[in-house]
Amino acid sequence: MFAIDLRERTPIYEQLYKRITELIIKGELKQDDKLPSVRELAKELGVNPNTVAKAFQMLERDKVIYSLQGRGSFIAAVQTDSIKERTLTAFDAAVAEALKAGLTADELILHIRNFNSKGTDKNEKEKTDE
Amino acid sequence: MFAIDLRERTPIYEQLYKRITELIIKGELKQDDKLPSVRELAKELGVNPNTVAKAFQMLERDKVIYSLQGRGSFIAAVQTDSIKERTLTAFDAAVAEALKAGLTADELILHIRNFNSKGTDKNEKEKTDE
DNA sequence: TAACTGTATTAAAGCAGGTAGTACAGTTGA
DNA sequence: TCAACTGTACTACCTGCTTTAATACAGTTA
Repeated sequence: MFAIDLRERTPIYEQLYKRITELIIKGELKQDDKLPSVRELAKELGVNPNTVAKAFQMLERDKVIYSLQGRGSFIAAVQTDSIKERTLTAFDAAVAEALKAGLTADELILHIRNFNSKGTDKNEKEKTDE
Repeated sequence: MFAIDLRERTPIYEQLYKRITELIIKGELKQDDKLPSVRELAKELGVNPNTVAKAFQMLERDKVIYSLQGRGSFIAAVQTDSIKERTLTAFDAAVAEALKAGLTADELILHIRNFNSKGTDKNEKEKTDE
């Protein structure tokens, strides 16, 4: 469920951060659901507990989860909008880069439309096999 | 003209790579134009010659420039398409991220349209003051 | 030939990501 | 009460990447 890719160049804690927000958006994690403990999840992923703790602390800073010492970490009041907003900020940067590289807004839009037709199937499948 | 931001978290050689492709796309650098020498540009930017050389070597690897030992580095046959293609690959990743985070293609497209109306003026101004 | 060019090499410093181990404080349930 | 869990904090260390530094070598140019 929380699977990440250790061969990726992006930091593990960032992948975990994104993965958990994804699960919330998809509805697989709901408000007040309990997350695995730092140590348990670290063992499951084969990474260091500190790395998981770092992801959890970032998620708590952004009010995506709340952590209670001695009890565990839980999904906060689901704020889909703020998650989307943060994502959109990252997306903005990518758009800016593309425009500077000479691509037009129309080219980007066309690309998104093509992308969408390819990506939908994969999203559907992902719901079952994890 | 080749200004970069030393406070950025992205590597200097990457910034320089992008900057030069930008200048080509904008038409400010044309085929067979001579680039500043590695040492000269390094002095201008206040960075190490090795860092500039690294950027130049990446640009040569991607056929954006060609370098002649003893002579200098020059803009290659301008292949706007391949530059755009590389940029589009990076853009794809950003789109995939956004879709996974629950944003819809329509939301992204709407965002690009708004973004465009904001960004155009800045692009126009940039041509003169560097 | 002097002064420029790109290129290559080695060494060192700085930083971020990740691991490892330990410790402390709060909670839970037997 | 107490063992076993929880999050949190801290130090130390390793690794890889980025950058700097100092040379050195080979080709070009005036």
